[in-house]
Amino acid sequence: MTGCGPLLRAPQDVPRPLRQQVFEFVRAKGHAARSDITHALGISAGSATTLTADLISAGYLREFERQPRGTGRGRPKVALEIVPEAAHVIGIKLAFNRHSAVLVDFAGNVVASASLPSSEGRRTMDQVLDETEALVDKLLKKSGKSRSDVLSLGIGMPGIIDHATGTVVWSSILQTREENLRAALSGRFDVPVSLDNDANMLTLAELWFGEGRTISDFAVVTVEAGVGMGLVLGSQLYRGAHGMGLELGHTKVQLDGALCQCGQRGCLEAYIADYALTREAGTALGQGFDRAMSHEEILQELFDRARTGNAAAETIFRRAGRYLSLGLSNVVQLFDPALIILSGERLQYAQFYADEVLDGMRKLTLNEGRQRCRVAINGWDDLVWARGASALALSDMTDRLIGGEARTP
Amino acid sequence: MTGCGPLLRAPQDVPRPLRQQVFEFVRAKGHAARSDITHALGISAGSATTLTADLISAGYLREFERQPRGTGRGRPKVALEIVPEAAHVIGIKLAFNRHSAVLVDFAGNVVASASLPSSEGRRTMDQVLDETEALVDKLLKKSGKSRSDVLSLGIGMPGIIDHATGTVVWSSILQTREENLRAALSGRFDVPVSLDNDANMLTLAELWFGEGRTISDFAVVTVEAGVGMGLVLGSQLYRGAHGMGLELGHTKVQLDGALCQCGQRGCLEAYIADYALTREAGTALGQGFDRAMSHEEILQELFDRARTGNAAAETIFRRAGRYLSLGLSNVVQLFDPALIILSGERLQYAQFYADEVLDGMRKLTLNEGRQRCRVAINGWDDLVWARGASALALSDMTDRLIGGEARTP
DNA sequence: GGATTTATTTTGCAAACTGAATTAATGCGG
DNA sequence: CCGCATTAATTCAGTTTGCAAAATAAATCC
Repeated sequence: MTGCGPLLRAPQDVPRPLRQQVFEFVRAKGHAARSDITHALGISAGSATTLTADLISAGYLREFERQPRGTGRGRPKVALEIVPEAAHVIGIKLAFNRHSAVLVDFAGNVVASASLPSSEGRRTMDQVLDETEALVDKLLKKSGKSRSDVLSLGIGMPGIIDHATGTVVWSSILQTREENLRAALSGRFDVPVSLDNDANMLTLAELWFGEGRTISDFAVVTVEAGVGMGLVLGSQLYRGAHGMGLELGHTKVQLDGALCQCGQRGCLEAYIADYALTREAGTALGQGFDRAMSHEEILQELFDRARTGNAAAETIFRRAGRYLSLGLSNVVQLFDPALIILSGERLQYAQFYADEVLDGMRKLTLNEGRQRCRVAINGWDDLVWARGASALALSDMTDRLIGGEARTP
Repeated sequence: MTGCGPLLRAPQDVPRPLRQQVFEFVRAKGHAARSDITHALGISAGSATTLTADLISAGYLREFERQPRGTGRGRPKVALEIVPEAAHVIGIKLAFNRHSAVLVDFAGNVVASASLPSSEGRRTMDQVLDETEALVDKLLKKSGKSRSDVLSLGIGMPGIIDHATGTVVWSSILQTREENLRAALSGRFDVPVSLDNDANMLTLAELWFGEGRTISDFAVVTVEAGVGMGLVLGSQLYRGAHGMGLELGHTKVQLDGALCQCGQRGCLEAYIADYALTREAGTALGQGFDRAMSHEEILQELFDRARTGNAAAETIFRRAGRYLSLGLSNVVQLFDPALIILSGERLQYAQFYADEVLDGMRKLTLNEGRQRCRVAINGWDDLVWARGASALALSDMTDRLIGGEARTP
């Protein structure tokens, strides 16, 4: 017998310092009194006093004037809050033809935002670095901050990104492969940089700022040019064993099915992505169809026609909807999440058949069990992605500042 | 601003006691010296001495005679080991027509095993309880132990099981629904009982005794009468938000596809489960086909024919293989596990086309990233399930005995 | 104004660990 | 066979961490 049981240390066995837990609790709540901390974290009142005093003297927390007091007797609580000015981070989303960024304070408030059109298509590393730098400078100018105010950078971009190493294995906006963008950016800005793919950014945005905040297990599905997915398990972003993204778009929904851009057949994406819809646009649009139009224009045209009763156009969207239902039902069946959040630009076209998609999904899911999986459709605001990236930077900075040895100076 | 960041406490913020970590480390390693503990757990040598002394005096650990010593100078380590006799648990697998059980000691060694044919099909709660009791008694008699030696019971069975509450929502071997089998069994045997579905048992077996021990993220796929899946994420069994099983068998591989037993169309199971294969057996077998044969007999016959060159029979297996590839590729695409373990009785038929299945899976998976997902095919030994159940009981008992307040008496 | 109630701070105190010094057990080189 | 180097384990004094309980503070209720 050589023993039994898992041989790796479970993550729970390396606990986060209480100090950091207190800080994160206050940040999550917005305001929290010491007694709230006591109850929520299960620590004694004395410890709450000590820990908060420590954080206050370090300049990370401060007392917030007496709480409004509605009901209740007894001494009123004194709410604490994050000192927003204590630190700032930037979250950036790099995209096909436009980059966007937010400057966020220590409490997670957006202080300023900016965006910049960029060169299109695949560019060199230097271009990416230059574009990022230009965007950051614009953002800083707008907010009146300087580079030295920024303590961490979070970046999201399309492609296959290895978060752990900061490597861009492959990206639709980069000419070269296997580039260590994190190291390069970190060098340019002289701050720590975190990198991840865009679907994970959106997922983080939901976990930090959206509906996902109160849910421990949920999935985010994005329908954009491609179909992406992010997963939160146990209140943490799940990154898979190899740290690459989760490719819902390339799960197969049909053996030997439609040809996908990736070269394989039957991918979900081959049925619901832009090019899958526009592929059939010629047939549906007839003379209204112009080969010179961009994917987006064609889509818009198709959508308008569908809405005004063009049966052929409608059936294109309807089929895409059915396949989306199928893809979602597979996610439910495999993960049993409490919630699926649908997001992404293309969902605007889905709005008029959204009910059908959800219905279809439910019909394709076993519901022997009790609760069904809830589905939410979220507005896709371009800043959301950058905010997600800021969450990445924020948590990185928190670990460093509060979690690290850094004590009261 | 109402704060940002997840509002739920992450599981890591409720750490396991060091004492328990030490114990589990020794159990995982089989033998470990105090200095090994020091390094692995990152604690000081002094703590290792104290903690182990505590566990030794409580009767859970003991010194194992000097380690064989290969190389090295210096004072030799003194290996520690679990005291196997300190406690015993039973793991049970309830199945369609035969139940099996193992008696396991504190170190995870199988002390005795037993199995008992059972009534077939759906039975009443009382029948299940009686059958379980008979099996336990047989096992105890065989091992010379008494009921009071058993400190915990782990049970795995097919169906939809809510682990958290111990409820059998639905099972193919139970007539009624929503039965709290855990409470009932706990009452009969007067020990804590843990309950889970059979795919999770198999997954636990891999995590505790098999290849999964050294891997933090992996999936186990079982092909039996149905297709099941279990998932380990972060070295822990993932149970989903609603605590029900993960239903790979009912993910859809084709829109409006073949009819499944569950009433829906296009389920993976409808292409690779027993009844999916036997459905076409008549055509393939011709006069060799007898309507009176059981599913298993038909399968065996089909398999023999396929192996001896019957093209029709072969194509049946081959198609099933292709769909299995597809299902597996979807798992890889969605989870990015480091390893997939294939198991289950029906995999014996897959052996002769296993390479094709793996090949197919690889062809259906994006491999832009680096490492591919490894796939292992594991022998399906009937006892494995019961051992998995014993792991459930073992970890429950460990939490209770070592993790609980229970100190040296 | 005093009783009551709730929040926070203060104050020992106990447990949990660490680090350094010490003791223990062994191989190696002469 | 005897030190010496080397690694393992124990001891013990000292920190750190966090708790419990008492003390203090600030409000409401009557």
